Amino acid sequence: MPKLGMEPIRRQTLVAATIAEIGAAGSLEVTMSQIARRAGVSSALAHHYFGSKDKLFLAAMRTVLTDFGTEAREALAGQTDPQARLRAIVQTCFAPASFRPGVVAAWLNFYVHALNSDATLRLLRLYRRRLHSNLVHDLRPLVGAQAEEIAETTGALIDGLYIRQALKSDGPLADAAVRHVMAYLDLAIAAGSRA
Amino acid sequence: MPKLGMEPIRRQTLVAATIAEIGAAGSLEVTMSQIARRAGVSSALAHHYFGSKDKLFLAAMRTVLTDFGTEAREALAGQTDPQARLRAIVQTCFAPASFRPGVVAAWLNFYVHALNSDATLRLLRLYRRRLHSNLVHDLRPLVGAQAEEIAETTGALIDGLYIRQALKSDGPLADAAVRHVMAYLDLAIAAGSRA
DNA sequence: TGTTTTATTGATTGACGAGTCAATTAAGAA
DNA sequence: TTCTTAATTGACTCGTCAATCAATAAAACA
Repeated sequence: MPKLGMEPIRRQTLVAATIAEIGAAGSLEVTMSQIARRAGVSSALAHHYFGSKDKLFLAAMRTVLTDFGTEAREALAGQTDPQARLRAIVQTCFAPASFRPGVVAAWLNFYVHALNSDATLRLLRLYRRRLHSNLVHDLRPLVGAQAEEIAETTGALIDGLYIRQALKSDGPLADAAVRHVMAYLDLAIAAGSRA
Repeated sequence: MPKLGMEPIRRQTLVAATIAEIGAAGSLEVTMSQIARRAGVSSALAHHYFGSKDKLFLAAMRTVLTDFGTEAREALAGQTDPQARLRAIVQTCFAPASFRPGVVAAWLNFYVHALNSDATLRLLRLYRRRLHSNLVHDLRPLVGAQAEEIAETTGALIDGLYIRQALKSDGPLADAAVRHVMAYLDLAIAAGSRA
């Protein structure tokens, strides 16, 4: 019983189902059928709209990154004080929307998948560049030339906390993660402004 | 033409081939045949000695971790000054033997695989506990109660630098990685001893 | 010498899964 | 009403791959 204008709805549903399924499985080894079943459609339809599993995965990753970007932009809106902005960036990284077990697991799997897929790698680099330049932008007034180095370390630290979160059995430790990163930033900024 | 006492040799060869193949593929989606071919034997032999693909993967991971542990022990032998020991630990993490693209890729894939395999997860936790307690042991005399927290952050930072290394296109940036971690440790120790 | 044990493989099985396709349904256009 | 077009699926094809097995070859042993 075809209702018209289904395409965008189906795409969204399928992408959401993909993320959920990957998150639940903890692996990219999920079948189109599983994903389609979770989305409540046939596997043929998933192929119809996305063409291939790879393209569906790519769309899913794009969504994860876009969601994150949106959230970051909102958190930064209006903030002008560099320290406050830095805190907002870090908090966004560990905000519930992105820092749920399922999403983290999916994220991690995409991260590894970038070893094999140029398109995925490009997407990932894009996100990383954005985070990096945000950090540098707000670090510069505080520590000058050291901004690059500190941003680099901060980025790596955030990635590390993510990967650890994925393997944590107990609940989300977002607060602890934010504390770790902010503690590092405070140290680095104090040392940087003293110099 | 069976020569006796082949078992340990075949096991070693197959494990090495597994790591190499996973590293080259950047994924756990490698077939037993590929691995066996690289090892110069039939896939049936791989099954004969390891029973299943999962068990072979597990053995490979065990080897990666064991190699790392050995190297760490050697680097620490004789060192008594806490600062020097900390540096030795960090350097080991990024030493050529463990920090080659292939090995890092394999490591990363095992890391993610721990989401699905309890046995893998246990192995990983073991390694992590060891690194953590090594760090704490040498941080304690320098910063007292803050040792736990700093060790935690250091561990996450190392993981983050690993995951980033895996996706770096250019050559190994071991020196830069060591610098990042040591810079953080110097900051944290200075602040900790001041307190 | 014949028998057992270890090493080894080619061929086969059985399952599973991506992608294709022809067929069906209904909404809108002519 | 008739035609076109979007939505949707069940059934099918074609590969691939883990795992098994029966067979072979050569040590060691009796």
